Order: sequence, then structure tokens, then C-alpha cells
Amino acid sequence: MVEMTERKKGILKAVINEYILTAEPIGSRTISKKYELDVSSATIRNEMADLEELGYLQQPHTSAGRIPSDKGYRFYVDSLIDVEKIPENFEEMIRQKYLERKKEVQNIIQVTSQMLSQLTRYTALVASPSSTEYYFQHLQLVPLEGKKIIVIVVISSGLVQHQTLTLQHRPSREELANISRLINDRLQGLPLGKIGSEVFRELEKEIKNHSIFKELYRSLLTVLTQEELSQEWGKIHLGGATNILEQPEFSDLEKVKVFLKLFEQEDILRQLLNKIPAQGLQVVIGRENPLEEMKDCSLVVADYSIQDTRVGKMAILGPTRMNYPKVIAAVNFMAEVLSKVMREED
Amino acid sequence: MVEMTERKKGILKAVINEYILTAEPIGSRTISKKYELDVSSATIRNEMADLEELGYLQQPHTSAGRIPSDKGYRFYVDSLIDVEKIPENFEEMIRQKYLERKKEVQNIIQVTSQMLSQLTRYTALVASPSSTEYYFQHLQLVPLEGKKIIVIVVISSGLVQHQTLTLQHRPSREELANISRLINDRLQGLPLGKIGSEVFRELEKEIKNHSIFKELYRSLLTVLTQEELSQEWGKIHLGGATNILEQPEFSDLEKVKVFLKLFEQEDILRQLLNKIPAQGLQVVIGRENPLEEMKDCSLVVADYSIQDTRVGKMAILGPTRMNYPKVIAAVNFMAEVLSKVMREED
DNA sequence: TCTTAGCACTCCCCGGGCTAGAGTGCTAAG
DNA sequence: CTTAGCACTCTAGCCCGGGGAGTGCTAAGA
Repeated sequence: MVEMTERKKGILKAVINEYILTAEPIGSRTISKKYELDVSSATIRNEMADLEELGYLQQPHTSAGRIPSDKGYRFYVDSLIDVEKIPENFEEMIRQKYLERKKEVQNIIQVTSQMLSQLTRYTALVASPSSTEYYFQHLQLVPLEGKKIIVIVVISSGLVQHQTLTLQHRPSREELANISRLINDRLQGLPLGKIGSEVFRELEKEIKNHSIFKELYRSLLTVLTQEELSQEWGKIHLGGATNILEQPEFSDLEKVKVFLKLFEQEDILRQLLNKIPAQGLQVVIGRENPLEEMKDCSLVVADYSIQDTRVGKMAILGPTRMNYPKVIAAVNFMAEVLSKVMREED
Repeated sequence: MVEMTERKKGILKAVINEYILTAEPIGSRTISKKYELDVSSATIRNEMADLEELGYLQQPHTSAGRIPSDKGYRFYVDSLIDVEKIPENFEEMIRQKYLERKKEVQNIIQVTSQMLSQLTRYTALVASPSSTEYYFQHLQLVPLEGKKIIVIVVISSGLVQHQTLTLQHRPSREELANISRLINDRLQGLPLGKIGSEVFRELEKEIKNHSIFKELYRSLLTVLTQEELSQEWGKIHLGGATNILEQPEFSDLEKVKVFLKLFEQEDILRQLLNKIPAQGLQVVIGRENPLEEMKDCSLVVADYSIQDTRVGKMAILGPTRMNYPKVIAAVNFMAEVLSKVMREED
């Protein structure tokens, strides 16, 4: 019966570190030379054969070096990894980047995805905040030409949703002012999740004399309902989508196609992130992934918060042979910085 | 001295049509067989040699068939092409698609790029309206928590720009109402192009007692200045970016990389479209292209209008060997439909 | 003078076979 | 238990030659 020993762990770690760098199968000679383990290549060979038997390593073919298996990576991530440190001054630099853009949520998210992909050289996915924790702040009805009005809803932390609407007749300014005052009084401060048809029914009683309300109703509901909001909110920003092309494992055009097609379908990406129960930091390796297409990929996911409430996720997508120490550090770091920045926003 | 004849034109057209279909060099036999020109392959060979001398065709190497040169495509597009017809019922289908989404400008543009890429199986670029022809409609200042307010500007045809702003002190509701009324009175109906620092200076005199104005000033200017607006307005929507991968000329991964990188840089795409003086429909072939990277590509560009004013452009990007009859028809068609839909919006 | 059949020639593509090199597993000795 | 040595295996890269597609030229026919 083969068992795990400290030396085996050292060798496994060495193999994975080396493989992360080179993307080539690693032979016993390389290990015994580069890492001072003070044993000969023959010994390493024996140990590697054991590690293969244990399922941590595998051979692409006889007479080639070893590469890590998913199980090997898993063990590495769980027990062997030395997470990198992010240089002190990076936070300042990134804050600078945030300041350069208007402090709008969508911009912040976009900057985040860019930074994350630059930091890691992989592809970053960042989901904008999507949460029942948002609350209604202000409704504004602005008349346009003719019978059209624009419905603007301001939600906490500066999120704005708007929609144009054509009414049956041209509304007067007072009419609009009245109705928006009524609605504002009733809804102000309510969490979006609690705004349902009951609230509207109550409202309808109060303002049933305004025929506009019925027309507004549908519009408001769509603007406020999560599904509609999620168009903008759960929105996934991709950063460095083409970075994945730089990885040697994607030198095959067919594979690349599959991925880029995936990237074009936002809803799939959204589902992907949602399926992963990120609390803190989570690493999903190879076939652990919910999508078959991603069997050669890993995801490093973290969530970020506004005021201690988890509202969104971010992830790095890269090949299974990913620089985990670096990526884990980067994702952790960005999640923290983003959470801080979001808090300051409020 | 070799001269162009009707028969040469026929052969050139046949070669290009065939090459568009197969992406392989075309031999004389193929032409004499598939197209009933009633001459033997030997005659075709002579004619093709002439066409090569004239610069319309070229040979990848001796003893291969001919492929069209940029000049050949140019002649084809200018003089030989039979533009395809778009089926009658397509317009209805596309209108349906428009209706499915909220009738917001950004959504309309997105749908347009999707449709265009589906229609052609190439990559579509659609620039959102960007124009001095837009005019100011309404300003709204909404207080958020603390010292923050949100500045919302509604521009003609329902475009909305907004930005959050932190003031020196917490503003009162009346203060905000007053100042926005003053600004609205002054700016209402002004074309954005005419809103410059002079207007603001005048305004400043009127409302100098409101200390808020100075703080607002910068914010308003950025919201209203084109450069800032162009963030959203000149915004390029890509449709079917990965379609370009389906083309055999992009089976080389290096080429693909160049393109996908390009697609990630919106400003470059914007410049690209701006450099092309699209009035009606324009075809840019191969090296005629302003970007070196695109020497193997063609662009078919058209502009679209709102109320007879050209406000934006759309384009199809594909390999030089592109199905011009189809693409030209599609771009023309979508530009027209979009112009119609935009008009109905107002 | 233009067209066409015939033919020799050119060049690419593709598959087979061969070699060099890297890495292994096994054995036997330290 | 470790290690040196060795035979073995497998791949990547290279060269080579044949088949095929297509050409240009020539000379004969309309």
C-alpha cells in the first residue's frame, strides 16, 4: 500500500510548480536538478510512479514526463500552496484607476475586471452587484415630446434604471409631479425585494383617480423587478478575454472557438458564477466545473460585499495549469479592495 | 496592350464568385465547366493570364489557380456585382426583435448588431448615435444620502446620462430644485454642440449665490461634452465577433489573436469607423483599410439617420473574400430599417 | 486572328519512414 | 532504501517521393 509522505508532497509540489511554468510534462531529471531535494532522478522516478498510482500525477504517454491530474491540483491548492503576496503599493495604484473613471457602479466593475485580468494575465469575470439588498430611493417622471415620458428610478448607491414609455395622452407637469410624489412617499427606502404587486395594489387605491398609474404600473414593475434589473445588475464584465489565447493549451483553434462563443453568451457566464457557492474564496478545478466545455479550466472565485452583505462575485478563468499562488492572491486582493471601495461609495 | 473586354469581365466575375464560395484558388477548368461561357479552358487560361497582367487576379504560386487581388474585388464591387435581395418578410421579423427589447437606444443598437451578424455570418460593428444634433431636454438633481447627489440629464429621443457627485455640504431640496429649474430654463432645447463654457458663464451670473453651481459645473460639462458622452454614444456594439473564426483565412491562431485584441479596444474600432467617410454605402477592400492589421479584411459601412440627420454608422467586417452581394444587401437593409425604427421613436 | 487540343513542366500537399532525444521502468549493486 | 546503468518506448521533426491540379506554350484548326 502506497502512502503519502513528506517527500512525496515535496515532489508533487515541485512538479506542479514546474508544470505551471513550462506547460510541458515534467521528467524526473528536471526535478532532481532544479529543486534541491538531494536525491537522484531514479529515486524521484520511483516516487513519481507512486504519485501516479495515488492519482495525483498522470502520464500523457509512456516515456513522457508527468503532469498533474485534477486531483493533484486539488491537493496542491488545499495543502501545498504558498500564496503569493501582492506588493503594498498596488492598492494605491488600483484606487487611482478607480478614481480616473466616474464612480459609477458599472465603471467600477469594468475597472475591476481590467485590473484583475492585468494582474493575472488570465481572463477575468466580474459580476455587478445583484441583490435584494438594494432599496428604492427615488422615482422621477420626466416628460419628453408628445405623449412620451421617461421613468427614472434611482436605487441605493447611485444605480439608475430608466425606461421610456408612451402614454395614452399627453400628461401635464402637475399630474406627473403628483403621481411621482405619491409613489416616492410610499416606496422610499423599501428594499426592492419587498416591492411586489401588493404594494402596488395599495398604491392604486390612493391614486386611482390618476389614469396614468395603470400605464405606469407595468413599467415600474419591470424596472423594479429583479429579472429586469439583472439585465444591468448581474451583468458580467469580461476583462482580458483574449488572454486565454496566450495559453499554450489553447493553441488549438477549435478549443478557442468554444471559449469565445461562451464569452459571447452572458447568461451562461452568469449561471456559471451563480452555481458556485462562493463564500470567501473558492477554487474550482478542471472537471469539478459545472460546464463540460471547461474541463480543462479552473476558476478562482471570490465574492465581494457592500456593507458586509455579499452582493457580487468575481472570478479568474484560466487553464487548469494556472498559476494558483498568483491568481488566488490577486482575486483575494481585488475582492477586498472592491469591497472597500464600494463601502466608501455609500 | 491588353484591354478589358466583356468576356474578361465575365470571367473575372466568375472567378470572384467562385472564390467567395470556396476560398480556394480557381483554375481555368472550374470556370469553363461551371459557368457556361462556351469556351474551352485553354481560352480561359489566356484570358486569366491577361487579367493577371491587368492586376485583377493573382497567383499564390505558379501552377496554382488564380485568386482575386484587391483591385479585382474593387472592380467587382464597383461594376460587376449583382446585389442580393433580402426576403420581404425579414423586415417584419426584425421589427419583432426590436419590440422584444425595451426601446432604449442601447438596446436597439445591440439588437441591430446581432441581426446584422446573423444575417451575414460575419462580424458586425454598430456605433450608437453620436451627434451634435442631439439637444438638451431636461436636468434632474436627485439627492442621495449625505452630501451626494445624482445628476441626471435627459437628452432628445430618450437618451439618459447620469453621474453621481459628492458636494461640499448637504444640499437642501429647495436648493436643488431652484438650481435645476434655472439650468433647465436656460438650456432646454439647446443642441448639445452649442452648450459650451459661454453658456455656463452666463448661467453662473444668474445663480452665483448658489455655491453648488461651481461644483455642478464640472459635472455638467463632462456629462454634456461630447467626449464624455461618446463613452456611451459612439459606443460600438459588436455582434458575432467570433464569426470571423469560421472563415478559413483565419485558421491561423496568430491572425485570430490580432483581431480579437482589436475587438477589445473599442476606441480603435470607433476611430476606424470614423475614418471612413460613409455616405450611403461604402466598401473598403483589403489594403484600402486604414489599419494595417486589416489588410486581409474588407469593411462594408453604411450610415443611419434619425430624421434625415446622419447620426451613426454600422459595418460588417469580414475577410477580403467576403460575400459582397449578400453583405451589401444586408447592411443596406439594416441601415434602412434602423433609420425607420429610430424615426418612429421620436 | 482567335480558339482549342495536347503536352511538358511546376509546385504543393500528403503520407511513410527514419532519426534524435527525452524519459521511463527495471535490475543489480552499494 | 538509494542509485547508476541500461534497454526500451514514444514523439516530434525531418526528408523524400509520388500524385494531382493547374499552368504556359505550341501548333493545328476555324
